[in-house]
Amino acid sequence: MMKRSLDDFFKVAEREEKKPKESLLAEKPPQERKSLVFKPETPQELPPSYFVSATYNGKKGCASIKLYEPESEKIYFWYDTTGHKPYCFTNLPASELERISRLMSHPGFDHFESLEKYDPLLDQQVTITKVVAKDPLAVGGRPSGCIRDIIPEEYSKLTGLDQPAKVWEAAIKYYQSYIYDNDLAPGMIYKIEKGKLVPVWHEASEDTVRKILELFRGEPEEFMQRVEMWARLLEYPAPRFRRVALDIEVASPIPTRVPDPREAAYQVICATLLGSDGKKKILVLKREGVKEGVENLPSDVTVEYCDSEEKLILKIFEALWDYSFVLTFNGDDFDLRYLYHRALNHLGLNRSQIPIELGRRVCLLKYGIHIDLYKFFFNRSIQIYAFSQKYRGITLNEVGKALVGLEKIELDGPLSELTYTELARYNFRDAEITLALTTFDDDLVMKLILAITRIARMPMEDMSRQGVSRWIRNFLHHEHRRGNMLIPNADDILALKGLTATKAIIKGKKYKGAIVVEPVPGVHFNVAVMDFASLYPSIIKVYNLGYQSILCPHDECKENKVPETPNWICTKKRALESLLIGALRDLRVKWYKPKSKDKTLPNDLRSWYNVIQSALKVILNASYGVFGAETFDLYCPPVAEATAAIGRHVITQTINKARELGIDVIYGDTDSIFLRGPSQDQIKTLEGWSEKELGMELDVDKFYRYSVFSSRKKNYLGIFPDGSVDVKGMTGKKRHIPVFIKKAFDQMEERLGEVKSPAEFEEAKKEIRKIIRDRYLRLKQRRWGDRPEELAFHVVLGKIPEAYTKTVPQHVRAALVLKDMGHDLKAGDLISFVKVAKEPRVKPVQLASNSEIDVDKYVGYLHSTFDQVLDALGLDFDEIIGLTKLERFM
DNA sequence: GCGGACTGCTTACCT
DNA sequence: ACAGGTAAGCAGTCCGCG
Repeated sequence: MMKRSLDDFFKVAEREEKKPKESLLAEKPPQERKSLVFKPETPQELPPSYFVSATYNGKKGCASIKLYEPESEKIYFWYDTTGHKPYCFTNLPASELERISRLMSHPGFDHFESLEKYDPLLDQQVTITKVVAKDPLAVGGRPSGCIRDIIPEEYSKLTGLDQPAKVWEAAIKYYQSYIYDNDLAPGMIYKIEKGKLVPVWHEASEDTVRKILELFRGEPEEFMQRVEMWARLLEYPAPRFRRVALDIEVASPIPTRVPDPREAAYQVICATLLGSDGKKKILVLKREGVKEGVENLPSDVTVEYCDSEEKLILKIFEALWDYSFVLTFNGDDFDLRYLYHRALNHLGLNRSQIPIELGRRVCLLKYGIHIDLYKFFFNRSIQIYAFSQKYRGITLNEVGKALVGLEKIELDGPLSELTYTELARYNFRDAEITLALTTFDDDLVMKLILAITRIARMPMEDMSRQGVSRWIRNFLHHEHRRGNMLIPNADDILALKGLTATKAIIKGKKYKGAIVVEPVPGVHFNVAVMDFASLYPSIIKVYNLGYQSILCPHDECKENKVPETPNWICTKKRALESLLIGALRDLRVKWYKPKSKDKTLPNDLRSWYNVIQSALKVILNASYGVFGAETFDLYCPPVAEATAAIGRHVITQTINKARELGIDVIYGDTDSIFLRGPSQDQIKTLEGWSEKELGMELDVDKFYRYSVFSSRKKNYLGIFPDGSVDVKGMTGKKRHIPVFIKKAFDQMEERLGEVKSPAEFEEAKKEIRKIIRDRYLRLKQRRWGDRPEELAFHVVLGKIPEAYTKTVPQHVRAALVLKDMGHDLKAGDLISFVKVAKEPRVKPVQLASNSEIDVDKYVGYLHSTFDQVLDALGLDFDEIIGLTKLERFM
């Protein structure tokens, strides 16, 4: 279990006192030392405040909650007053459990309670025993001797039975259990009244919630309840977040290597604190031989020289004790970790003076909330669905460039040799980008974190660091507890529901996925693209999919088969996932998506609705995939398989229906169909049919003036009525392709955008020939610039170079050359290389010269890149460049 | 010893 | 630590070839 917050802090502080080693402070009188210990403010009364985080406090032995009060913009603490305790469940009755002496004598054991719960796998009430403990680590989390291990181990010894005792819900983090049991909603508003935590009612959002419920009239009661719950969570507005961005620089003797934060062997020489409140401070360590004076900084920036590193670090710590939210880019693994070890091991600071809570993989704060933006932007779902792949590599430079248009400052030499001006500017820019990443688009990122925090029922720190499967798991866990349902163990689900029945097309995959329709090659005018709004979530809703309902225990459901599989779906009881994912889907489609585009709404409300709809999009897009992911706690492959199978069924029927209506279907992929020149009538008929026969919303998503298809799947151009071009899957648009080739492709794209009718094609074709011929000639005549930069391929290293054991691809060969030169290469690094004539045929671009370039390789690439389009236009690459050859002779 | 057919690995992309 | 399907290029292997 993750080490967290105040709990550890106090334990550590106590240990510290017994150990006289820490020189500076150990000599001070005890009361003075005591005053250094952080005292959280725990008021008896607190105005409405945002619940931002929860943890277990070991010293007090209870849950502890951080509340952000938006007026003072400060964090306050609240400790549980309800006496809630950690626990797990077992199928053994108390009378049997009492026979287990190791359990009864366990220092963390408290007591038993017998109770009834609904077992969703058996679809019946069961009587189980709640084993209550004194602290969470007694239940589980230690390597040995936990209650959750003792019960099955000792019971089999006792009885000699093969069938061991069962234990449930023993791996849920205590503070999550606390949140679920008390129906708390992180990210929402609470106040403290006479020492009690009380949720705050918000009239304005209640009005809206009523309005939303109107939209769903006719849905079953249990569905309405979920809609109401989500709507209430999502309507509540966000506060301003008082925050500071922190970035530090360390004097490392080896410029290509990042210093080890655990050793923290070198001085911290610079730090920037950039606050949302206008604080702009650069702390610079005075060093011998560096000339003082900082120029060319904005006038509102304060530069403070520190004559010792300790003073500099204490200045940083002051801010960390002060700000409610602290932003870093990779602070978990570098900035905060480095500061912690540096302060402790090299500057002799006491742990109680350090505002950082060190975990194995994270660094949290004793006072505020640390958000590591590296972790947040690294999240694949966030990257793809919230920011539509605008950034590629997860570096501050790339994310900053893509989202806020700010780049890192390029350095001429090693950090330690810079002037104060250069160092300060460099460091300041990093902090600027970090802060800007949370302020752009009206605080979009902070609001997105808040919205997902609410849906996922987890602390902001956890939400921003963990993947979408954890978010989904947590809201499902919350629902189980609310409904007095036993949360099943992953192996029980798997044992009961089994693996999959279909065969995947791709080797190594678990089951068959979606259908891709063979495209009709050529140029097609007037193409309507229709798709199902959130196909998979709709299927999960409409077909009642979930681990409970697939292969349910009732005989009478066995006829309700999933197409192409032997599996059936329950007809008697609604699965939780179906309700929850269904409600989220409907809320997005029927309320948040339209509202996010509603120009009659005030800007701030519309922008909030836009945040909500993208938060929902991120979660919905993953909601089917998690069932097929082994790491998901409710992993249930037949559910994923059924979703895909029904998806194939739905799209196939729709295509059949379209053809029946006399519409040409020229392409389709998973949830979309491309229709050539359909009439309004035909579209309306198809939409109506889908609604009535499939219970699914099929809409026109986009319309192309014309589209260009080769025979390749997932590969086409669509020209919109305004002349802009949708390019899908084309090599000419892929990130790794040389700019030199991309430019020709862009020219062609632009020319195609000007074509309005079939008649205009001939002229365009002529010019496209010219574009290609031109590029070809420039290659052959070696005219591409002073340096081969534009010819570079850019390929990401999937793992460290040494890990390529099966084959050594070209980018890895190039990477190995760089490594020999002392470059530090990691997974995720982008390798830029060109193709050269001599073995090993590739060279890092920075080492290559024009004369070595293998021109014919590039002609080959030009060829294959354009073939994807030329096929459809009835053009031929060889003929295009062949003509040129003749012309050169004439 | 060499070239072509083949498989498998890898990356980038689509839904 | 969401899924499967597709395109493309290349590495490595096998096989035939007097």
